[in-house]
Amino acid sequence: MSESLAKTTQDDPFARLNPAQRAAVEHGRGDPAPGPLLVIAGAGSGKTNTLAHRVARLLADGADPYRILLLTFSRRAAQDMTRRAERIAAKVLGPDHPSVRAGLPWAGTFHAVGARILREQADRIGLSPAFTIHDREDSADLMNLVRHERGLSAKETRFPAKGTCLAIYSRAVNAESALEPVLADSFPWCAAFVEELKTLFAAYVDAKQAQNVLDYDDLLLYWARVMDAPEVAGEIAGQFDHVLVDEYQDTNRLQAAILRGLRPDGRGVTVVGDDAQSIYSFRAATVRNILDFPGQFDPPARVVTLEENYRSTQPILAASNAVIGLAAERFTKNLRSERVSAQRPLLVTVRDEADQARYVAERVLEAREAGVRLKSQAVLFRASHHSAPLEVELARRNIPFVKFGGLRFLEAAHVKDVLAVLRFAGNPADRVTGFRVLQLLPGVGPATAGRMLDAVADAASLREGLAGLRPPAAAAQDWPGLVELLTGLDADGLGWPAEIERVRAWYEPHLERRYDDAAMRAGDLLQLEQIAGSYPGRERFLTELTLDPPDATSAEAGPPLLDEDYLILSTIHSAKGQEWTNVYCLNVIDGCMPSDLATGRREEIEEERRLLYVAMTRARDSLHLVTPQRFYVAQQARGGDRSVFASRTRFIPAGLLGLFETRGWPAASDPRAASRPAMATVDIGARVRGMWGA
DNA sequence: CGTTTAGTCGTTTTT
DNA sequence: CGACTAAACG
Repeated sequence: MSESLAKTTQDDPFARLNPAQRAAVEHGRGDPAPGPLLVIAGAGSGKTNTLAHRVARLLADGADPYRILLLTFSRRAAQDMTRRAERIAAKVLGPDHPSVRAGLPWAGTFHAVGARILREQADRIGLSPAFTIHDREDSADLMNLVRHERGLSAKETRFPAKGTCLAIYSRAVNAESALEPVLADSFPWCAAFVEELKTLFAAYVDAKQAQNVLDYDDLLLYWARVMDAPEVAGEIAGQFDHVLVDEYQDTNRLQAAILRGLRPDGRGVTVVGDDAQSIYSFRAATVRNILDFPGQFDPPARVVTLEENYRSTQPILAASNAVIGLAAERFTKNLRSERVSAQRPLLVTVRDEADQARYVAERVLEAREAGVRLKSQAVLFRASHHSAPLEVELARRNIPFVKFGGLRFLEAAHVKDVLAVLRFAGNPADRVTGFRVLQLLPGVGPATAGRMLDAVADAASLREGLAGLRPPAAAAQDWPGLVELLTGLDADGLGWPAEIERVRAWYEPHLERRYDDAAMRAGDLLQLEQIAGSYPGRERFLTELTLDPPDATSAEAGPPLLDEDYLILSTIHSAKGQEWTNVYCLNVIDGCMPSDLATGRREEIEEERRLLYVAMTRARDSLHLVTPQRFYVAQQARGGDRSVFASRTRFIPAGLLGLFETRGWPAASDPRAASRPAMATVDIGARVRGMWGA
């Protein structure tokens, strides 16, 4: 009897949940259309686990996995959730049950799911299913083309730069706001250009439509507008019984509108998030989404709050709570931990960034000696380039590391070139990619490329258009090769990934002509080709690569790295949702945290405070906040000695110091405090590029 | 005239 | 290091 009870407990994956988690998992159980549910899940409160259990519960109770929509903030989060839910469901249903084997076919980011739905519905909503997706740089380039056509590039006017124009446009779209308030709120120095910006944006939209191109914002915007059209909306909404949204505090108004369109009465909706961890308002995310969620419905949504922290030790949590406790607004919960420890988080003062790097490297090695794998340790920082001195130090000591965020290899010019050829071949109307491709030829610059594209646009097909062109003399030799490549890519039925292989082969000589470090870059392209091989076809490859660029650790990016141990370097933004045994946080000084670029408005500063909170709550056992006293402003302008005296972040005022153990390093007794070893020089550029396999 | 190249500038966070 | 500008070059 007691044996069978023990067995049940052990086999029942739901038995280990605490009461609040169980409430979230079991909410509406048995009801085919349960009412809306909001789960406020504090840092480390088992949020992912709870959501995975809820999905598994739905599957175990007979829900159809094809009718569950799971919206996450990254592909990695989607995969993680899918894997966990499968494992839990497998325990209940058995590993071979169809609902387990199906996985979660509709798990992904808002943008990726939007792209898929729009492609499926393309014919019905006046889109060509062959549309291509522009990443931010492409979008900025197109904005720039339109800006020039509109004559808005005259120098005296000091019209905002392309990136700024795109940022303004993007914010207006994502916040569902008119232009004027956006300018007044976020871009006051551009307020004088309202009318010009309006005509520019109208022209930008026209250009995108004429070229059969969608940008990131369009994936949400078109999806939201489709949900306003009853004829199609009903069908899309009818595809799903359950809609679950993770990290809801980081969604914007447009995403909230999509969710409302999918489930107007909130039936079957679960959203999960933490208002204290909202860190994406620069992307127009608004914490109002999560705060106003319950009241949208009648009766209001049920709210379940998870306040038990299973991750961090009590002293780490106490310090984190104190930091967020100074926020201007009160948050919806207080976190508790039962993990006792005598060790308070460390607040370490070092001389400069070089010492900061040495300090971290030494602590990391020390911890590894004590049995903490490198993979269980992470170094977090506000901006991608903050890790540069550390990367030098790690390279010098042969400590392997992988960096998240920042340096994206898709942004490298040579990678973009190859992708542009593939995209242009698939969508000749896409001027941005065409522009790029044509200018690869010697003797072809913006003016020639523009004229050629006009001719191609007027022709019946790409083949005919190209045939009618006469290239400039300097390009004569390379011209036939390009024409053959572009027209043959589809016609020759090469299949995938032979197509990209052909593009790479064609590109090789151009690569050597254009870059000194061609060998290094050729390695990247081989890497790209390997990644391409793991996708079923060109379209899927291009779409998914744009929406979910491989970050440093994704399986495709570097299989050989997978068994090895390596330290994690990550921006705080990219660290969202993760946890490590030891966490080191760099540059916890005013100017970096908060970034001095974000000290304009009060809300910006509050977001920076939450950013520090997110960083601190990633730590399980050990947390080091490092504050260099000297911080070099510009990067070395020849032996550059320009530094500023930095002070501890304003988010940890004197009153909070008791919650930390403060320390100087090196200690006065340490011989290193007096004389420092000479620094070896290292070609860090080469080693960083080497990460990509060259 | 348009392309190429040399020099200067600054550089958050991301789908 | 890469993006943008100004001036040289073809």
